[in-house]
Amino acid sequence: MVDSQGDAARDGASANPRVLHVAIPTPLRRLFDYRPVGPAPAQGWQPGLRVKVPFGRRQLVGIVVGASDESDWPLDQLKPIAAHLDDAPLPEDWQWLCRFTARYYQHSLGDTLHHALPGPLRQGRPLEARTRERWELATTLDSAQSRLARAPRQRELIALVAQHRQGVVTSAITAQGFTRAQLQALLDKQLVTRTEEPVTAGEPWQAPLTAEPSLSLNREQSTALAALHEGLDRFHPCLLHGVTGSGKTEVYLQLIEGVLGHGRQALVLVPEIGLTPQTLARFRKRFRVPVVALHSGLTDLERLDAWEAARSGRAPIVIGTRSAIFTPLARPGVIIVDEEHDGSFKQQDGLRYHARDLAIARAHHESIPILLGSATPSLESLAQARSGRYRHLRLTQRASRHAPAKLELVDLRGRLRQGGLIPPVIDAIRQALAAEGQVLVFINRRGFAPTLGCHECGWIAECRHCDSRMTLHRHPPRLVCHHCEHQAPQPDACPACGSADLRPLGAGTERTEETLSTLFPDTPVYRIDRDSTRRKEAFDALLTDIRRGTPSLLVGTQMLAKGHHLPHVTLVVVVNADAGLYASDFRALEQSAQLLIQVAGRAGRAERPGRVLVQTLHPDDPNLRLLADSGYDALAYQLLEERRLAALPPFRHLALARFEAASESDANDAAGAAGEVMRAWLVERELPVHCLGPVPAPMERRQNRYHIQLMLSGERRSALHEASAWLAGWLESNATRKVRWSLDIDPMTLS
DNA sequence: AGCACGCCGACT
DNA sequence: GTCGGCGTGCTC
Repeated sequence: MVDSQGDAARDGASANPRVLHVAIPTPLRRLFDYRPVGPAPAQGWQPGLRVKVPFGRRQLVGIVVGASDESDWPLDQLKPIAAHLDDAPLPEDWQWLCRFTARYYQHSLGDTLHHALPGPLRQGRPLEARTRERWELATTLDSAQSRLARAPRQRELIALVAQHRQGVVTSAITAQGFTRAQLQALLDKQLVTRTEEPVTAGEPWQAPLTAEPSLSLNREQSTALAALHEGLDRFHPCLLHGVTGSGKTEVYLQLIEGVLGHGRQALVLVPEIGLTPQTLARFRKRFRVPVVALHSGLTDLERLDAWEAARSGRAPIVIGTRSAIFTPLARPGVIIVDEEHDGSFKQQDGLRYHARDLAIARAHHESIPILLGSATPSLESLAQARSGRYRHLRLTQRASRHAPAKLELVDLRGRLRQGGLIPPVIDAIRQALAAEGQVLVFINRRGFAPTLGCHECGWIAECRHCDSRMTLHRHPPRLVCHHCEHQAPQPDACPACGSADLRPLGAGTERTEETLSTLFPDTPVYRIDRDSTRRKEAFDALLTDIRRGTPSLLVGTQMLAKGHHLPHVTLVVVVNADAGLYASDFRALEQSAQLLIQVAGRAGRAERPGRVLVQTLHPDDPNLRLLADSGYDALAYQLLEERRLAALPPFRHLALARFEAASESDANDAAGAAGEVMRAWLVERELPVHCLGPVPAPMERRQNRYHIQLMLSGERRSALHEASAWLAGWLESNATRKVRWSLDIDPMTLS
C-alpha cells in the first residue's frame, strides 16, 4: 500500500506494546517503527506522544501515531527510542487535523505534525510543568494612580489589574496590548505584587463577557445572527456574503459573544495582511476576556503561550493567520474565516494547504458552525452556497447612507499618460483634493516602471535567470527581477545597439508617486508598498499620518487596498485594470475582480460619497463592463458558468504535479515519464481522472531552473485523491535526485 | 530533507 | 599529495 502512514493510528494504545509506530519530521511519506524502552509514560503508549528517537545519525523529535506488537521490519532490528517527552498525548483534535491534512494534501505525516507544532514543542521542550505569573494590586487604586500622573499607559494598566480582585495573569495583560516592561515598572514602584503558580487547565470564563455594548444590528444582520445562533451545536457552514461596509465584523463579534456565553471558544482566521492592530483592537475593546493573536511577529515562546492558552481553554478567542488553523482548542465553539476568498489562506510551498478548506473539514469533524465572510466570495464558496450546502447569508445594506461607489471605466486608448494617469483623471484628483478629500491611487506594481526599453532597437531589460523582465527602481536606481531578486545596475546605453535612448516603460508606484509630487507639490504623497514599508514602524507611522485626514495622495499596491480603514478617501483611482483580464491563469479574472471591488470599497466610507475611476485599455471588455455595471455577484455567477463549461473548479477538482530541474530536458523527461505511468495506471484502474501534460509552466525558467507540470483533474474528489496518492508514491520511489517535484492539491494558480 | 560515502578536478 | 565538487543511497 502506498499511503500507509495513517494506518497504524488505528492500532491505538496498548498496555505493553513491542512496537511504536512513529511519524518523523522528514519528507518521506511513511512511518518508522521503534522499540519502546525505559519507563512507560504515565498514561501508557498512546498516539500523540512525542518521543526522541535516533534516525540515521541524528536524534529527532517524532510523534507516536500507534503502538502494536507487529512491524514490517524485523523486530530485532528496531532501534529503541531515546526517551519519551510527554506523559499525556498532544490534543486529539489537533492530531486528527494533522492526519487529515497529511492525507488530503499527500504530505508526509511527520512533516505535517512538525509544521503544526509551535517551535519549542518541535524541539522537544516539555509542555507540562510550566508556571505563570499572577499580578495583584498592592495598594489602593487611587493612591497608585496619583503616583502615575505622568505615565498614562501604566495608569491604564493598574486600572486593569485593579479590576481583578484575584489578580490577573501576564498573558491576559499582554493580550490587552500592555508590555512586560510596563508591568515591571509597576512592580519596581511596589504598586503591584507578583506571584508564580503552576499552569492548570483553564476554567470557563465568567460573565460579563463584553467590555463595551454591542452595536445595534440592522434587519439583515439580525437575520444572519439569528440563523447562526440556531446552529451553534452542529456542523453548520455559512457564507456571510456582505458588501463592504455592511457590518460583517459586528456579526462576528455578536456571534462570538453567543459562543462564549455557552462556555466555548472561537477561532478567527484572517488574511496575512488583515491582522492589523486595528482589527485586534476592535476585538479587545469589545471583549473583557483575553484575545490571543497569532501572527508572524511573535517569538517562539509567545507562540507557545498562545498555543497553550488555546489548548487549555484559557483563551476564549484566538485570532490568527493561515497557520492558526492548527491551534488546538479545548472547547471549540465556532470557526470564522474572514475574507475567505483571500489567496493568503493557501500556503504556496512545502505543505500546500488551504486554511479555509481545512477550517471546513475541522468544523465538520468537531460538529461546530463555521462562518466564511467576504464581500467578494470565492467561486468555490459561492457555488456551495448556491447549491444549498452552505447557508447563504447576505448583507446588502451599508451602514453609511451612501450607496457603494460605482466603478467608472476610463478609456486609456490614445491618451497621453503622465505617471500612468491621463488628464481627466488628474483633473478628478485635483477636484477631490480641493474638496478636502484624500485620494487613493492603486497600482499593483512596485518599483518605478515595469521595465526599461530601448527606443531605438526595441531591446528590453530581461532577467538573466528568469523568463521575465526586470523592473526599474529609482531609489536606489537599479534593475530588479521581482521573481528572483536578481539585481543589475541601470545601463546608460542600450546593451544591444548602444543607443542612449533608454526609456522606462509603463508606471509603477515610484513613478506615479514622483509624478503626483510634481503635479501636486503642496499635497503630501504617501507611497505604500513592500519597499516603502519594509520596517513595520514606518508603515504604522504612515498610517497614523494618513488617518489625520488632511488632504493627501496615497499611492500603493494591494497592501493599501486590503484590511486598512481609510475613512477620509473620497476618490479611488485604479491605474490599470487590465492585468487580470486576459491572463492565462483561470483564476486571474476572479482574483482581479475581487481586488478591484476591495480597492473600490476604500472610497467614501465616512459621511461622504466616493468615486472610483478605473483606467483600462479595454473599456468594452464584457467582463469588466459586467463588473462595473452590475457588480461582483453578477460577474461571479457568469464566471461560474464559464468554469462549468470549461470543466474547471469548482466543477472539477485539480491536482498539479510540478517538476523543476536545472536542465530543461531533465525536467521534461521526468514529467513525461510520470505522465506516461500515470495515464497507464488510470486506464488500468478505469478511474475517471484526466492527466494533462507535460506542459511548461507559464514562466518556464525561474532562477535558472526549468518548471514543467502535469495536471490531474477529476469530477470526483475520491478518484482524484486515489490517483494523486498513487502518483506521489510512484514519484517518491522513482524520481531522480536532480529533478525536484511537488504535488499541489487544489492549486490556486497554474504557474 | 539531512547526512554520509565516493569518486574526479585545481590547489597549498 | 589533499580539499572539495555534487551524484547516489539510506534513514525503523
